Amino acid sequence: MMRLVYIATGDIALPAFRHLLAHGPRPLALVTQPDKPVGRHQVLTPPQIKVEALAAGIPVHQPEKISEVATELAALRPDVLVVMAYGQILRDDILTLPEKAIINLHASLLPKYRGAACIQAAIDAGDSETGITVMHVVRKLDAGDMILTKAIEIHPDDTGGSLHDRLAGLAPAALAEALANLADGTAARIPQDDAASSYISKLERDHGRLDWSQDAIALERRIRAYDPWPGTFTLSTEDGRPRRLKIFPPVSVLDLNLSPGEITTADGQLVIGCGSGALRLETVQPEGGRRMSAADYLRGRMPVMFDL
RNA sequence: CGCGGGAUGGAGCAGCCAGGUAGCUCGUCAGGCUCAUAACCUGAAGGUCAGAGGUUCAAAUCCUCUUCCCGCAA
Repeated sequence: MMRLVYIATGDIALPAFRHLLAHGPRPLALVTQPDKPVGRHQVLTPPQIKVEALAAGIPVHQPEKISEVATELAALRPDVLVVMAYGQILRDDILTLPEKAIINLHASLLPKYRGAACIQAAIDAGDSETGITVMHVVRKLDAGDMILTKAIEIHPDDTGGSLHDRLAGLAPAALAEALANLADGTAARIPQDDAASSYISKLERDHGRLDWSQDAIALERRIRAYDPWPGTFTLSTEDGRPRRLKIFPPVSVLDLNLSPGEITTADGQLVIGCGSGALRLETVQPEGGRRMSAADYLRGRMPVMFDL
């Protein structure tokens, strides 16, 4: 049986991890990020994968820097390191550690969308498909030779969240196949075309601010792509100070001519003009308030314009 | 004690700063108009103004405390 160590933090890595627990090879250890304070009350919260590993009796390491546990990992004499949504750059001391290979499951069809926000990027770009790539880990981020890819269709109503879950569900099969290929020596080694590559940097909350001078079609995609993280919002001025208004999918693209940021509320609908076309919003959340329907939002308010 | 917004009939809000009759847009119910309607007209029900204490002749409104919701930040 292959000796394997799993290195992961994000929930996208859960299905593949559970698959290993159920069907093997059983991970010798899990390396994951330290518990982080989460939410308004800063409650120290462990990654879900840590919880499940402990429940299954798998040893868990949570170093600030993974190099701190390089020696302990080496002592396990792993054949393979499997990395997925871990959140730290791996250096040579880790890359050279396994006997056979260190592989990464990445949620895009490489070489497109190397980096962190690859799922959102595929929806945002309007791609019709994305997938999971299993590749070797090298020093350069997400640039190693590919072993295999599994593609899935992106649905017109997919959000970052729904696509995340479907890609997570795709990972167990991709991992199992790659491990089998590595074990019997049939694993492919497909170099990435660096010229066709693109890099997506990490998303911050402020990246979700919508620019109403963009096309309605692009904005609709962004609203889906960024749900639930980092979310999208616009600013409206109330009481002389800017307020956030979060915007949630679904939104509908309309063929209407309005100025960018201009609001029309005919028939109780909330419609915003864009650079080209317009968007009808269904669900919003004003700063300080709960999430509500656009119709509820309009009752008792008279928004005129959203800031560009 | 990180910063800030909020709690007012079923929904969303105004009223608070300069205390004195509970208001708006909807929804609900009843009736009317109409071939008909989610449209229009008339009427009605529905609120201990988050909770507790304080000031006052009088508190949704001013003061103190508590609970809950939310946006940031991390």
